[in-house]
Amino acid sequence: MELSERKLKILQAIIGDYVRTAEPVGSRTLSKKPELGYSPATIRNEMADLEELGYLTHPHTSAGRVPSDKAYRLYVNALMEKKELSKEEKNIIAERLHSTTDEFEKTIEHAASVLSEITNLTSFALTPKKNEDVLKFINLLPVDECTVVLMIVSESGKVSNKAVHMSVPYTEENLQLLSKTMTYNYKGKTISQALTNNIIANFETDIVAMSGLAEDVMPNFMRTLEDMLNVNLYMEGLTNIFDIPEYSDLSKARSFIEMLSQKEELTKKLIERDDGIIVTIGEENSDDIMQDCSLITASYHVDGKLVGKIGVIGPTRMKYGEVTSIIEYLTDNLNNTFKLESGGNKENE
Amino acid sequence: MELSERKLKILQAIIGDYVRTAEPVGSRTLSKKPELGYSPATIRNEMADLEELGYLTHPHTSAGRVPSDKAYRLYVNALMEKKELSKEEKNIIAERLHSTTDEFEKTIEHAASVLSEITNLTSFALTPKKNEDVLKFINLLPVDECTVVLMIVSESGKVSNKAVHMSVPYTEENLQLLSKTMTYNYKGKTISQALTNNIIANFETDIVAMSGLAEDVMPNFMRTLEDMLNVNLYMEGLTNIFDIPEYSDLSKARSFIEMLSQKEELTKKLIERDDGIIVTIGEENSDDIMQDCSLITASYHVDGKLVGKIGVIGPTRMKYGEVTSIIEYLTDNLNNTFKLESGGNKENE
DNA sequence: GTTAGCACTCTTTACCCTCGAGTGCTAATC
DNA sequence: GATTAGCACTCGAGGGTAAAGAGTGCTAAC
Repeated sequence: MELSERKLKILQAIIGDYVRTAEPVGSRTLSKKPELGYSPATIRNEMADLEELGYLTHPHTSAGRVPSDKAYRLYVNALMEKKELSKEEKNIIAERLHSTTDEFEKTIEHAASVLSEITNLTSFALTPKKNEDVLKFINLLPVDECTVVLMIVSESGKVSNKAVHMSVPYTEENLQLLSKTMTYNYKGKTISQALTNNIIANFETDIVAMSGLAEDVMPNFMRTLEDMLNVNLYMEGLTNIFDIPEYSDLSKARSFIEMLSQKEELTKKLIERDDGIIVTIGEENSDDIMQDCSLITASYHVDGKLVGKIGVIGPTRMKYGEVTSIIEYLTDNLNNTFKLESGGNKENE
Repeated sequence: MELSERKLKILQAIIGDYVRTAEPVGSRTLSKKPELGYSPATIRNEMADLEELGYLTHPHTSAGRVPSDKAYRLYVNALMEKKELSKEEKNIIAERLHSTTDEFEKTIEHAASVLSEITNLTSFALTPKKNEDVLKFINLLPVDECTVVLMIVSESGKVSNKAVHMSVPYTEENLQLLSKTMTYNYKGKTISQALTNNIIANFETDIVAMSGLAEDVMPNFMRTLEDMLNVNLYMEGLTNIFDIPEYSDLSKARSFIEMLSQKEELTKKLIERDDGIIVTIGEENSDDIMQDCSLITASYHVDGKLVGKIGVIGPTRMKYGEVTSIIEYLTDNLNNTFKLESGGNKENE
């Protein structure tokens, strides 16, 4: 069912109010708004419809309405207005990004920090692998009865080794077969491509026959890739969460912080996200503990090549329009910075 | 005034009880203990004395007594009994440290994580600079009217540059003088030595004459040293704080986490601490926001040379005996690990 | 189709009361 | 003289009740 013009207007007003106040919004409050010249009763009727359609919920009988994830999704897709940043905001961003010396990592760190300050949310940034290295071949070498060495070689000549303890016996034949299959599947892929789940899925169907072997090897393979990728995760404004009424409950704040403390998992989740500005709202997030968070990420580029990620995480009740505008401006700015600065001297080991 | 045997016994009992329960402990509770065969009234008299002497406090009139920082200090110095670790605990530690591949950084990370798990506190670990590099000379080169380049050269041949914007005009003469003074002061010092405050203090008195210059240069110098030092700070069990009754107050938990989020400052604080097992209790911590935390740190060694730090932070009400024993065992274990493993293959860029 | 009116629901807040734990002091006891 | 029993007093935690306030849903009127 298409929503009528009036329903959309009411929904938009509810979202706007709720995002601002964090209080369920009632019919009386809405009818007072000049752009909504209806009586509370009319609005109540519409709200009841919207609730039936799944756009609103009701904390309890005598409370106002609260937008659902579905409502936020509609809002982000269609209703939301992007906010033009004020001159001061633009200045703050530009200044903070360029005040720094020309160290790449520091610039990213500052970007995350300015992002969290302006949005009052928790921000993070993922630095890119400096050169997106491509896998060349994968080898498994027998060491003793229950140990093999996993060797990964990249086009750029980087070699990584890892000893793997096998829980099942193996034959050299099997080992070679697995090496070949892995090489066949991963050769030519970049490390970050190899790290995204979908490739693994395809791959695992290929080698059902020797899955016992693969189960020992694959986790180690993935971990070694992570080490090779060597991205850094910066996080800023972690304690902003305490200013958000939804998290005034200790146990909620706790699980939020607990989630963000798991850096490896978070990193993987961020790497897997598509490029461009991506908004995932509440239950759209695959992760259980993110069910009442929204995540907005964007990718930024260095030398035109695609790579790093930056974004914020906060309650589903967030200023989507404002935050996406800020992130857009910020990533544009980052992209320009890393384009002009032709060969910035990064510190080297 | 020396405390009588009996006062010490009572104080010890109060600390023991309070550490366990987090509740102010009253005279009746104490008199029930078999080792304290006195009536509540007697104990009350002793407690009043101990309060007058500053070892106990009183949340309110009708509450039991709570040990003060001074009491904890006495306890740590004299009363506390080190706890022999159980076999299981030893096993857990050993297993977790050695289960890992032989990557150095991972081992440290695991050490921090096992420490936080066993103590139920927040733990951290500082990895050492791989080789303790010694400063060779410092140079300041004029670039334009308001910019100079700071150059730091170490014995091992590492060179770091940093552009510094000057807020006051300078002459080449002054610049050379400053370079020489800095070189004179820092030559032969290790980077971590140079980073400790006391050296800076000495130094700044030397060059009062051109302090305008130094004020621009020094912060950049310190920051560059930090980059050169390149230690990593690992932190684990941040959310353990939520299990501690003292921090069931949101604003307290917040400031605790806020403090630990400032990684640079924390790192500097840890570097500055003396070696060996160091306990600082509550107000003994210089930092305002640490006034009701205790910090226990220990240093561990690689190849016999001194270097990294590991420790825990928690409320002043902590099991000092147990925690110090655990940290002691853990660092012993680390020291042995890094001694035996003659030339462990660390991942190289 | 819209609105006014009204009964009803539910949460929040304040307030009061009681209970229990613990103290400090004084007087009696060992 | 040190120790203990007794007692009045204080303070906080917990529970229950009542009133206030916000908002709904439904019905009937416009």
